[in-house]
Amino acid sequence: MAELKDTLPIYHQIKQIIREKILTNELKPDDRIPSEIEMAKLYGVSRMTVRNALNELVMEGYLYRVPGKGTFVARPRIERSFALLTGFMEDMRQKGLRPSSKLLSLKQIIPDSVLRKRLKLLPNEKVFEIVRLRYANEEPIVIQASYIPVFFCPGIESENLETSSLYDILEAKYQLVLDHAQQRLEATVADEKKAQLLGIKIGDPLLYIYRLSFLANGTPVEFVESWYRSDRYAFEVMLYKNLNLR
Amino acid sequence: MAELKDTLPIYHQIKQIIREKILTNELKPDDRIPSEIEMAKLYGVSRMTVRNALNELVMEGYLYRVPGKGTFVARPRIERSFALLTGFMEDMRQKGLRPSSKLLSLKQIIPDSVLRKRLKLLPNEKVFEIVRLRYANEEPIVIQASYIPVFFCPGIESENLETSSLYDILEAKYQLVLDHAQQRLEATVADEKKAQLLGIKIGDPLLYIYRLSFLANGTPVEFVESWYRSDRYAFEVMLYKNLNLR
DNA sequence: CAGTGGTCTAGACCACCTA
DNA sequence: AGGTGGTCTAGACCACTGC
Repeated sequence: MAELKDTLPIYHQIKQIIREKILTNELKPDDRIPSEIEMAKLYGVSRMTVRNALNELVMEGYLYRVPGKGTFVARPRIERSFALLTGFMEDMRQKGLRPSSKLLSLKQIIPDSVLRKRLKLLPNEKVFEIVRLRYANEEPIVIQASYIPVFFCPGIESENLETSSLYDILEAKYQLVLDHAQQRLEATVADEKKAQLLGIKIGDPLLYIYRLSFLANGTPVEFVESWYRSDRYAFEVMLYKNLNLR
Repeated sequence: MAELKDTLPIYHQIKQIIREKILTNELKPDDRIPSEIEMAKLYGVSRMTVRNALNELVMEGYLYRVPGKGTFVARPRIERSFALLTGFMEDMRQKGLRPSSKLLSLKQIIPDSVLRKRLKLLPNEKVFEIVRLRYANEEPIVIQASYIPVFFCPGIESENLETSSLYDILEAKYQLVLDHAQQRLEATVADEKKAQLLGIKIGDPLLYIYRLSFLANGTPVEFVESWYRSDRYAFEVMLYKNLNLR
């Protein structure tokens, strides 16, 4: 029977002992740990106390149980892939495609009340509207309309928005580093104009995605709407039941 | 003493009862629920059984405890910063809607090669096909087709898939706790059958979402396809440039 | 068959809170 | 002082696993 200090709850000490062995790799993924009854004897406690410790370790993603077999060390989940905040250029490169763009329009506009509210603008502040048709391997994939307050990026008209990533320009020229974004995905169908631009038929499905992007301090910087050809693009995301990152 | 059916574990039934009261707003945020001893008497079970139920509800964010005072209903999460792995029932609850379901079909089928590969099945293994029409506040929202290998959940035909969450059944009856899932989102349009079921017009846009869900050890358990009315549902996700959490 | 985790009992003592 | 949740005991029966 091992010795336990009496300062902390027993189940907590048992938790620590097991976690320590996992973190130091003394216990490796898919190793079976001693049964609950064995551990109860080992530490001189009741089985429920051991179970209490194991319950929490299972909850925290260190262990998993298989009824009738035993309790095992879970595989570390370092490779958690969340959807990351990237622009179209980076997005396509990661998929191994060649991105390119055609600038359809770039002008200053007076935002409507919805956009003004989203970007937290004063009544007289203008925004740039940047509309681009974007290609992957020379095939049109998405129509994108970006809206950025003029005071964030004065003179952006002189940048080449067909060859450069907008996010690269914001970062390099204006020191605006986007940190996070809230994004929504809906389905819609192509009208005549969008169908023509994307080379599809009217009524074909489009994945309509819009996002509001923020700086690290929570300042909204960019609102962007995208209409993706659904036959050439799908949005992928990993979902997790808990966010117990190890 | 209230009556409890003997099909599911007692603690799980208690869980459901309390959760139901929270869902229907019979119990409101910061309401105190009866003490553990009171509930043990009420249901004629031991205090540890009640505690087991409460533990899980605390873990799932429905309740919080204050030592010396009692157990209280938690406030709904203000904002889920990530998209979490949840079923339809939980998803709707978080949006403050009343979920319900209609079972359209439940049968064993021989999976095609694509599905067999996704679920890592042997050539002769069968899967359950569960097709449901699901409602929020009595309005049809989504058609869902779930595929689960038969050996994971034998006898699931006898479960009530209209009132119970599939994920709850997998967890309570089969000890299958889904841990993560890979999900894809596309846009499509409604055909005649889907339009009729969802009460929309042929050609209306649908958000087509499919996911493969895994246990913590990486075993694929469920493949599910969903066709959401795009006028009633949008998928939201937070994107981060880096994953420097904390 | 013995061993495992899943569930459950009927108690117990403690620290803490409220009155 | 009486009630609450936090911890713990020493048993029990079950379904399932592997041999």
